[in-house]
Amino acid sequence: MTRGTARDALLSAATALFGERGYDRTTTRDLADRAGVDAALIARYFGGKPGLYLAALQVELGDGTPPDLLQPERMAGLLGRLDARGAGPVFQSAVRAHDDDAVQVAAREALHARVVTPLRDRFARDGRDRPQLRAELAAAAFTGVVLGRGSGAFPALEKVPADDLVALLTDLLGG
Amino acid sequence: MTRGTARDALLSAATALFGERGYDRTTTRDLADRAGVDAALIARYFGGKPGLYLAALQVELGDGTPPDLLQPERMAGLLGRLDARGAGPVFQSAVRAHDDDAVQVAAREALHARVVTPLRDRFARDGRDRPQLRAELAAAAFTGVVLGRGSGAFPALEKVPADDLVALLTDLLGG
DNA sequence: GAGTGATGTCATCACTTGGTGACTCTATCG
DNA sequence: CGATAGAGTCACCAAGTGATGACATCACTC
Repeated sequence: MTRGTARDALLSAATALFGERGYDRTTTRDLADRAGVDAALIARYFGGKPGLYLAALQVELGDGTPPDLLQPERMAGLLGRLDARGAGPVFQSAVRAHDDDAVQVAAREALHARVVTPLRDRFARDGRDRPQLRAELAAAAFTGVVLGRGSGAFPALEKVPADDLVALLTDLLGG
Repeated sequence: MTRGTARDALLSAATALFGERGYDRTTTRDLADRAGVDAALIARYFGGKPGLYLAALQVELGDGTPPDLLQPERMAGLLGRLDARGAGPVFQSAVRAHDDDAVQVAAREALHARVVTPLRDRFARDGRDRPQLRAELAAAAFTGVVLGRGSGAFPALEKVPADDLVALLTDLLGG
């Protein structure tokens, strides 16, 4: 390992592994192995496993508020990333609490900022009733589909191409 | 603890705790404490933690094929039970793999038998295209909503009364 | 080239978890 | 009574996990 890159290697490994397996199922040793680095460096550089996750999340959130899910390009882009890299702690936080509180809170906030709030604003603009509830309902349903697509429990759902799924989901969530 | 009831106590504790926390997050010591029993008895009576889960699942599955989710009474009944007792490994299997393979397989099978297949049959009867895919999509979306309702990530979704939710979901999944 | 601080390595700790085997206790039967 | 089998208790193990602190090594400055 070249000198001084352990920090970056850990951040990359964190993005990849937390995305694939979620937070709880990723161990510090897994992260260190993937990064090609000693596990003790996680504590040194990030204070511990939660700190590493939070730092990796910050890296990923850079851009401002994204468009809402009902815009097909947004949905397609998101589905593509999720299929490629796994859903990760952000979506998993919608469905099950994480071991670490700070991680859980950060993941929830990211989910709201990037999925729920844009949807709520759209529903409100369109004059739908109970826009917050509808946005949360749509986000929860979307989460179920996204996670279900990677869980092995739904063969047909896993086989369907991403663009077919975009059409089905836009229809489902927009109605 | 009265003599000879440890087995039953463990089965009750298993139904309750696996329902509340899911399989992975329930430890054998939790189960034994809840049952008021020594943890070693799990191994003696059920061969181990997976065996206890499978036995508890058998107890719960007794009845035959239930009606499909789009029948409001079925949806209301299911939501009521899930709100009261937690979603449990069956729904969690839709969204994330369990540690134990046998548990994962059994939970998936229960999910298909009790949710996916009835929906698929209904969609097929109604002449919808791709009934299997639509059934899996609806089951995954429903799972997201059910788990999201208990995750703490969706305040509005958690506050909405069950009957309102039945209407919203029937509308969402039936369209 | 000696000192200094950042960087990386290693052995090890404390704790959790599922599991095992030897033991005790009790009830029943001869 | 005394033997036996079933039920329950207890101490312990092995693996895995996150974390820590002592030590080594390198880059850079004076």
